Amino acid sequence: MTSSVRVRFAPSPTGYFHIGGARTALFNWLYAKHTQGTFVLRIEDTDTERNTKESLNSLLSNLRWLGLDWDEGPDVGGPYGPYFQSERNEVYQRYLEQLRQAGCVYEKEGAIWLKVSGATQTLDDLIHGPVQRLEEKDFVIYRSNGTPVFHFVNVVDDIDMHITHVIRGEDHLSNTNKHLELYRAFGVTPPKFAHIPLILKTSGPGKMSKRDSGSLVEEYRQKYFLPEGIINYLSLLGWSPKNDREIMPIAEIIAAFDLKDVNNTNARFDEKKLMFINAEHVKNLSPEAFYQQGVIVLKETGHENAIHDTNRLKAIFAIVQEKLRSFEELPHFIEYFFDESYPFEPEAFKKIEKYQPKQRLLELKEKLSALTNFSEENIEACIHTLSETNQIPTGHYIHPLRFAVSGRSVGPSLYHMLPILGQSTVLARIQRCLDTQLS
RNA sequence: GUCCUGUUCGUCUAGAGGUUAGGACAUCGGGUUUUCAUCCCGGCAACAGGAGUUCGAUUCUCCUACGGGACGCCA
Repeated sequence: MTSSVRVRFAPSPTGYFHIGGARTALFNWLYAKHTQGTFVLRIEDTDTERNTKESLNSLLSNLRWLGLDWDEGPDVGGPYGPYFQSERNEVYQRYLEQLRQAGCVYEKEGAIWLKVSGATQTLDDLIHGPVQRLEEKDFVIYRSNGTPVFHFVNVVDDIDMHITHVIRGEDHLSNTNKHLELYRAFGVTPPKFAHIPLILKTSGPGKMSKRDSGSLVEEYRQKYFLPEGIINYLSLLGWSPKNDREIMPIAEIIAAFDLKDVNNTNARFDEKKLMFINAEHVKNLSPEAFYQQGVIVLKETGHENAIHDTNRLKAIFAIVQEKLRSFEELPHFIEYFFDESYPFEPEAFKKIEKYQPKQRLLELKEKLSALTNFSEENIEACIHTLSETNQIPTGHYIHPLRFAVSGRSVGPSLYHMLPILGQSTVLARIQRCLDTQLS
């Protein structure tokens, strides 16, 4: 760490990790990386009724999956731990005692209340500018059951952990006055605040919530989205590098990110754009990275039979990468390379009927079987010759042939996929098509 | 209801006191004499409304409308 910036992400593990939380974590992480500061993860688990172990595991796991690693927090420790609020009671008692000594609190109906100043507080928000508001009523900081409430622990921990910048959702903007009252009571200069705009539902009113479809990080992980794609999309919700750049590697985002460029308007979540950005990242993957991920996806989706021949698989990936939008599509997209009993799709058949497919395939079968070197160039030359000799467009050969060898109307470049399948397989597939579809 | 906050194409955004208001997604159309979910080209599409300041405002100020948030012994 070469700067004194200390930021924190302070989630409450009460459900699955959602996009809004991921975006808040991301902005904190980006700012820490950009300033070479420290990113602290603090778990706000004081609500024993709603916190669950599963939620915590999901949170940590998905944060790591996204690559949002923390410098201090659960599992990694740090100088200001513990990082679970449920384990910090002594700290809170100590700070409460301080307020007692200062005469800032009183007890009423078993709970402990903070006396507010009665003065208008001005918050100099890094994103919204000066915000003035009066906190007029005293509020509870310790419940009658002896446990501290959010506002209190949040401020105490930020003080105790030396947080310099509080980057959180705009839904906390109104809470900040309570926090400012607490800082005043403690006699501590507040950190800088940056309230980032909220993410709204794709359609309809209100902010995005865990209940909305597409709102859980877990969903994208299960669909094999690339973490860097999600990070890239999320970074563009409320922030912009202001140079028309959109598809960026994470290093570029870190270098460009700054709180002063975060805007103050809520953004609507757009899954289509997320898809697009993910697809761009899939295309930009190195062959090695694509292979690694491809193998994982094939294994997890029950296609172990596809991964045995590494060289063949790499050849298939090479002609398929540019066509894929997400790894979720991979297994289905390449299935027929590994299965001689692939189905012939009726919709695909409809598209080739007009080309007199039986005749075309018989011609192709004869010419292709005569090739001594089943190369992409020779296949292409062969089809062109056929086309010229019979005065028939090449498409009339290509479409039925693709249908015959894959059962589909779409797929990777035909000239490139045939050599991978191999001459005998291609001829056998043409024959099967002739026998079962065109007899 | 009270308080806070915001308002550029359908969506994410750039922008400047005087611009043909730019880019991207989506969408529509065309092309790549091989499909397309790739690639290329093109079209459609925005400064919420009203006052004020100003030679001039979409850009600054105010009001209205609309949006979002907060008002718990939840976080």
